[in-house]
Amino acid sequence: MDTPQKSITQIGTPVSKLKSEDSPVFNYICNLSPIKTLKSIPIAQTLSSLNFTSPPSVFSSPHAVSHKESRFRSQINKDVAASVGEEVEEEALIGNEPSQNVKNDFSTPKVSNDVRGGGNGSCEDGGMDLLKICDNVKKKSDTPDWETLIAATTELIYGSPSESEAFSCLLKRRSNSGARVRGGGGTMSTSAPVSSTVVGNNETESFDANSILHRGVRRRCLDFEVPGNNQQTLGESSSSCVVPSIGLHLNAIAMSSKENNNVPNEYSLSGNVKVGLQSSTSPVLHSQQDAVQAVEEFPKSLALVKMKPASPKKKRRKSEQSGEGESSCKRCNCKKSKCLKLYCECFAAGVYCIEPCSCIDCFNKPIHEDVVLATRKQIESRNPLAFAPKVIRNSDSIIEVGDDTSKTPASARHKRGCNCKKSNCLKKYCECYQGGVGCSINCRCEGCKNAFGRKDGSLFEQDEENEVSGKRVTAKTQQNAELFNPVAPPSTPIPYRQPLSQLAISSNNRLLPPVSHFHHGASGSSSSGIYNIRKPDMSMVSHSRIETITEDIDDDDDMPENLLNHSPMTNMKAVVSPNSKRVSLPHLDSSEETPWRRNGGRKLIHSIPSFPSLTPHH
DNA sequence: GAGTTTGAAACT
DNA sequence: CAGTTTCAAACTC
Repeated sequence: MDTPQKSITQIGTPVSKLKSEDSPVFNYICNLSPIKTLKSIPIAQTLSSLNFTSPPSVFSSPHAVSHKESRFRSQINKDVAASVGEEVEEEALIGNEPSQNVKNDFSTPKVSNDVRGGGNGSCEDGGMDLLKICDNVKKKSDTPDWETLIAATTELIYGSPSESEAFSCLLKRRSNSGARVRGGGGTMSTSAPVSSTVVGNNETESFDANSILHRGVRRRCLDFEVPGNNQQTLGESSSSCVVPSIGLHLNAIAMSSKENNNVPNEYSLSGNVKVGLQSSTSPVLHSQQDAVQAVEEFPKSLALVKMKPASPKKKRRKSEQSGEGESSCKRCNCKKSKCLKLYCECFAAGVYCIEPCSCIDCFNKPIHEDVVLATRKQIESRNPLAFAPKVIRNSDSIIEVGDDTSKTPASARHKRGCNCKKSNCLKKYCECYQGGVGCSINCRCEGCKNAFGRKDGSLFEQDEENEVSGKRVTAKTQQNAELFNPVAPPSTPIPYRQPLSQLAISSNNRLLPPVSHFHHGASGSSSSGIYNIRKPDMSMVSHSRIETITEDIDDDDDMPENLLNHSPMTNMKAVVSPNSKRVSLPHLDSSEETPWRRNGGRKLIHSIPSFPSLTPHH
């Protein structure tokens, strides 16, 4: 397992060549290694923290993540404090000594410029911290080539000028405007008092602690785990949009914001920025990832405009058509499940149902928090991965082959695979297709024609459509694909919006590489938990990006850090069958026909404890 | 908008 | 673990 230092070195080395080495920002950035850092997080601790049933434990012992972050924060404190001053210092403290800093962190209104939405659970995400810091540095240090530095750094991160450009632009824009994205109420607007950093002034200490903790371990479902804490303010979320992957994240935000501010919840994203940049309960920048993701999400978010469709269906479709895919608001129409089963998209996504939902007898609301948590726990006990992202990504596939980024995203696969019989995996009935990924050997589908990649490993070919199982796969179907991913031509389905989190799966599949990891956002399916462990607050941010970056940085890992380091599944990468699109479990790798597969991929999950479960594993 | 189809989730 | 039922999304008309 890589040590944080290693990652730092990796990232920092190249950057160190820059002339701006002495820049606080430079140092700060160089030392940022969110990805690596997170990887090293002991799973046990992570799981522990995830245990929503036992919030106390969480507070009692800050997990590794906290430490990691602490380190990170420390660095910030050291390197940036000088330039940024107390403003940064406070943030640095967050990770260091949660218990001690809780008060300082949230109870002290004095902090200015703090991007943190923390207390009120604003939607801001950590990414803003970096921006903010940079901003501050720029102001105070007057570094002439600040922008250059940023550009260089971001390029490093992104791996390409074009990618980094977006980031740089964002930074510039921010610095130029001088505006601070603040959390107040999760709005991106600067309407909130700039000086208010901690929105959660009124928050209880426990909440603060929790917030801190969350900063260290960000997961989508995190909010669930701390009933009574930051959720104390739970109320019906006024917000309407929740990115799937963020899970209760936003809900938490809503709750928090409710208590702390009157700022309208706007996860509703009237602007992309809101989504991408503020969608987090934790304002603290955890890493470059955050920043990167924030940037990445930026464009995507644009599309995310809160709307109140007349009906759930319309809303849903609208979002889908807009290309938002699952990254758009979750809403359900549950009638019998009380929104307490995985049938419910909201519940499955780890988010509370909100106004736009048309569910009946819904229990998936803050007021029924206990029920929700209990149910979640139960479900997780049955299937630890129940709330895990359905699509996993293969880092191996990340290796791009050529410039064709429009090809099938072999890099991602549905964790369990589908079982389609009639849809030919060409409709959203198919989870693989829905997730924007190709089918794999994990799938038991019949007549697979998945436009994102067929089970047999063949790439999608329009000409072949007609041949599949004699079923009529017509242009209409093709249209479906387009609808799914407006951005990509039917013939070249891109996992443009893959499920937020995707586990890396080794794949030899020829479908592999084409996809540029920098492109997709994660609109995919719901994500859950573990991914958020890394950056729960980045809810609206694309996890894909994070993973991608991670992969780029560290070739050692095929798996998302969370899984990689936190679970037995870590070995999955090594378990790749020749055909291998299939994700094998660590201990199952020896056999091709894993239980997982035999079961249709359902029950096998039980044997995969690795996935950070919200449920206490004691 | 109502009804149908589909396949995941849940149950037996 | 396989088969069946339930469920709600996806889809069609």
